[in-house]
Amino acid sequence: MPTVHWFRRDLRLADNPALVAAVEAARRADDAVVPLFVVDPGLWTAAAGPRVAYLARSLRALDAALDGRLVVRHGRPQDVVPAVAREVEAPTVHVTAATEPYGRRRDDAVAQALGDVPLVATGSPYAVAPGRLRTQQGSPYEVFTPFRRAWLDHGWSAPAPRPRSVPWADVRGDGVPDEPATTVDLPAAGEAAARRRWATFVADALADYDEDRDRPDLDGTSSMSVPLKYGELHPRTLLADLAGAGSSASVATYRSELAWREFHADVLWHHPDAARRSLRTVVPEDAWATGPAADDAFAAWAEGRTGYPLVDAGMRQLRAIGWMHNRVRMVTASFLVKDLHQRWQRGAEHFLAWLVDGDVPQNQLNWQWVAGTGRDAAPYFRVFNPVLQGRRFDPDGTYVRQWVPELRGIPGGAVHEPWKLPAAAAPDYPPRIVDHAQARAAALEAYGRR
DNA sequence: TACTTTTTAGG
DNA sequence: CTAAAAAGT
Repeated sequence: MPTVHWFRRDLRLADNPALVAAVEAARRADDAVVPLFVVDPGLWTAAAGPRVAYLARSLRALDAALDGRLVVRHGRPQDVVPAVAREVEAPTVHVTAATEPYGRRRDDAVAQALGDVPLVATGSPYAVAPGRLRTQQGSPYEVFTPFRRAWLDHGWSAPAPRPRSVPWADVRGDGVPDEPATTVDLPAAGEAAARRRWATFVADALADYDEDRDRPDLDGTSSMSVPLKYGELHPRTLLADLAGAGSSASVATYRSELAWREFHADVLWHHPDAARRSLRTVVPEDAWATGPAADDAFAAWAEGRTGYPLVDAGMRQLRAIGWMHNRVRMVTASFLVKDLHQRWQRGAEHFLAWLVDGDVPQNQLNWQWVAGTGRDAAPYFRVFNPVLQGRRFDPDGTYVRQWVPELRGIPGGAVHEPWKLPAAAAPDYPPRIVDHAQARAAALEAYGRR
């Protein structure tokens, strides 16, 4: 009687406690493990975006690591998981615990449909499970810094060993679905590729992370958002490697970035509606721009033709490779909310549609942070100046020229203010759609009468 | 994880 | 007068 391991947000074999539990149960029963992946209906549609294309690639890599035995079935989990369990007469089904509230409800439905077969949820996609940490008063953490302190004090378990010589069951599936067409140039997918990228980062860039992570013109970040989103790597693995990398400022900063990720998961766990609604109202509803002019401005932002080089470079990088440097995500998001006066939800939706690492907790709560609507957010009056940010973090203009071909003829940091140059310098680059100083003043005025 | 304006220190 | 620090948005 083989046990079932249901892969969900854990497309990996290493450091996977739920898989370890499934393998142990199978060994006790002297039987095999069924590696199951459920394709939700509606995921592979005509509108499938770069995330689904990447998921298909990652599934293909997982299938290869399993010698072609990955069992992919289409349908709702509450239908598919019990069907497979009945088919192979599994005594238990193992899965990594859900984190989002909607995930927990789905698990309830699966557990109920399984009847007598237990659904064993082991571990979490996070180093510390969302909802675990509480203040001394027993309330959820609302502020990052005390959360991080508690998170560091709490600690986490060591990486789980990768199961060796697993007897994978030979069960027929529907096969890994075809990769939907996408214009996005996707990164290499799969657990092995993620491990290689991480090892390269630790060896080459971690020492300078504190200094270089805000520089979109350098390869100073780890690009782990994608593997973390799909569970190709577990944050515990990264934390264990960081512990072995000393105690420099760079290591502490990287660990702190992981803490932000866990904080956002924790906040969403406690406030499920934060995925859609502002946690705080900072400006009156009637202050947001709406109508055809706002729609035009949004399109200019989304397509990277605002006339602000750093904003346009970021938005074009997003469309080209499904990823944007974090510093530029903050600048472009600030521009939509505080220069174009549009609700963060609209921008978050666009990011989710294009980002390969698009993750509801991270995307929505980082947008709330920029918009100033989060619990522990940047104050609304903290407005990013796209020119100053460009001069500071892309001093030679390399990043802008990489993504905005119309500006390639302008050398150095002057590329951040093309309007100060003769019109012939960049004839094809669009003029500014708003004046930043005026737009900023208008945003602060709206904030003042909230 | 901003930026601008005002105030103050220092030569 | 300049630059740094502080205050305010």
